[in-house]
Amino acid sequence: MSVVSNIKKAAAAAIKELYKIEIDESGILVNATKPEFEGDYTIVLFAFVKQLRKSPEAIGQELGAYIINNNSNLFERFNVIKGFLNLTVSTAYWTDFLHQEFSNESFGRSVRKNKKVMVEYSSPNTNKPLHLGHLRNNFLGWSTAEILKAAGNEVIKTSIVNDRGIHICKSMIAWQKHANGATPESAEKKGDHLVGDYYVRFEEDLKAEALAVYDQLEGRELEGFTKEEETKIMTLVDALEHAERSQNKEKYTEIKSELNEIARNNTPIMKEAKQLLLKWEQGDEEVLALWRKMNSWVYTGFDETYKRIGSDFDKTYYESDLYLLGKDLVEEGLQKGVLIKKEDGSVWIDLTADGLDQKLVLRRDGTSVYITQDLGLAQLKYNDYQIDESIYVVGDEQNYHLKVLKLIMQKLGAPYAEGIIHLSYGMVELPSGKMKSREGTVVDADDLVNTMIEIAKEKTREQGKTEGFNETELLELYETIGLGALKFFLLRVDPKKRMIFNPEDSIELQGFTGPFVQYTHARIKSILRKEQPKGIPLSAHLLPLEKDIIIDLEQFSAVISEAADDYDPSKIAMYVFNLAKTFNSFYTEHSIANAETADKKELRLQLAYLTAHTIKTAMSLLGIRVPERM
RNA sequence: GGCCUUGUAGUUCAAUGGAUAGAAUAGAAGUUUCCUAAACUUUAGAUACAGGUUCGAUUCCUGUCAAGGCUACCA
Repeated sequence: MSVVSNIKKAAAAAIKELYKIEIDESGILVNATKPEFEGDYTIVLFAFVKQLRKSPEAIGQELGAYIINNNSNLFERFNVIKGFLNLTVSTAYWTDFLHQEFSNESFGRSVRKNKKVMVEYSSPNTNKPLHLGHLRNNFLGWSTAEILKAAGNEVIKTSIVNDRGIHICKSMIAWQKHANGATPESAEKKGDHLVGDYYVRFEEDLKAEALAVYDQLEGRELEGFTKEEETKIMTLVDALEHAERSQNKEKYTEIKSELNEIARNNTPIMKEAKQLLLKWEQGDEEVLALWRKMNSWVYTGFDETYKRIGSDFDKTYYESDLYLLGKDLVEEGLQKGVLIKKEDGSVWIDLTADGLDQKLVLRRDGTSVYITQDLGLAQLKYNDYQIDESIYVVGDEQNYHLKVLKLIMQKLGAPYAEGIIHLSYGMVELPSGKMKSREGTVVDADDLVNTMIEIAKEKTREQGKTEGFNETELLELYETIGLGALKFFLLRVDPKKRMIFNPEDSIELQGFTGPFVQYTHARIKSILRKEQPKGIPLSAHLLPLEKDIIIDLEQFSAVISEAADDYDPSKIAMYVFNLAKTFNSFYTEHSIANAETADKKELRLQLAYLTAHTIKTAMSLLGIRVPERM
């Protein structure tokens, strides 16, 4: 049990004994003592004042004395300042802890059995390569899964591949028109990039055609439109002209973009793409063959990227297999009266009582929409694995969608509804603004990874500390450092906040970065290569800098639990950075190899040993490797 | 319009309602005959604004301002 929980337990017991009042341990606030006061941990007393009808000072003295007397193995001294009871943990406790744990291979990991959890992440579209946003998603999902494992959960990593839909058809059309049969081999290009090129090509063609159609709309040349569409367009054009005359700029842009959307949807090339999708759904062999071919190119490309960034999955679902799912759930919902069927045959759910709108769950022609599939998929996941929790690592733009999904499931009374959790993360933006694949302002994942590795290489060469490395070892080191910097950068901030990625500043190898932590590890290893701790018991004497490290180390397990409870890898990143910093301060001040006495040397070797191991474990939870030398 | 996020040093990020708001980076000043200076030490610098709740508010509530997202019979 951790020191902090021991303190809470001791305080609760003391209050019960002294005042005959039961206080829940979770209501006791224990903080690290501020450096300007004496002590290791502090109990905040104000919360008890009202209930106990005593001054904070009196409570502190009584509580402190009782706790010390009844836990003499754990605490040495106490003092009370204002409303704060500062406790000093006994040195013997710290040294015993270190001696017991320093060689524990699974230090920090929880042994108890917990829940069965599925983490869904990555979930790419197969019409373009992965970009920076996918990287955040992948790192976050992978790391959260590993953290959950370390906290004692059984975890299934899964990815939903969006391999079907209009976006794929776009790439297919452009490839047919322009590629002259090009393949990844003939073009000497990764398959996902090749397919992505044709997606961009499609958008270019579409843009050009849309311009012409837009002019027609504005000129009210409306051949080929239905009466209904015609009326709508006429109304819009009227409104547009009105907005222009009255110089209502905002309204003008709004209507213009609406008309533009209509224009895009009515271009010949867009109609071709829709036609292709229809053929796909009808099972047209020729279309399916092209679809399979292009998708397989993309998968090969993705696999390469995943392998490089260290992402993996236990189970992959393909949307083409499950886009028809969910209809039976809709039927069930209708029977239960949770869903409503309108006269035109479309099915809706009314969420106005929950502060949301009405939401369509089935089209009037009986076909699925996005949410229908997701209902079906949620059911499928449960059927396949009987999971307690299903975590969706999905961008915050889909907050509404995920909220609706959970609500519908709750209303349907699905046993797994409460376990649906949206791990929502903010978009990654560039200093110039949002990334848009339509406009080609995306940071490509493969490019970025290559750049990071290149920078790591330059920096490492500058440092000139790699004597004796062979070519393979060098390449591995560059990858370890480059990817470490990138992953750490993307994981060190609170997932739910959107972040700005500045290609220049972000690629930093000093300070609060992966390489800083990696460097600390390499330094320790360099010492341990020459000498290992013997494992003999330690005498109870600690310098402040030595104690600081042990205090940090002791918190590792609690930090893992906290990160798991919050689904927040940034907690691990901050922890491991802090640990490295604490160790570095110690390292420059005191010598390990030339310690004052043999006892001191043994203590410091055990300290170094456990620190290195903890750094390695914590970084592995972030998906970051640590080098033996750098 | 409605709903949801987010506003903290020049910049990028911390801080379960608790002591003098922490880091990193950029700035200034230092540390290398001694285990790796990708390090360490010192220094200066911030809670958008206005109210409220209370012993105490960056944190909770209300309003204002600012940034972003969602509000498709697209996925």
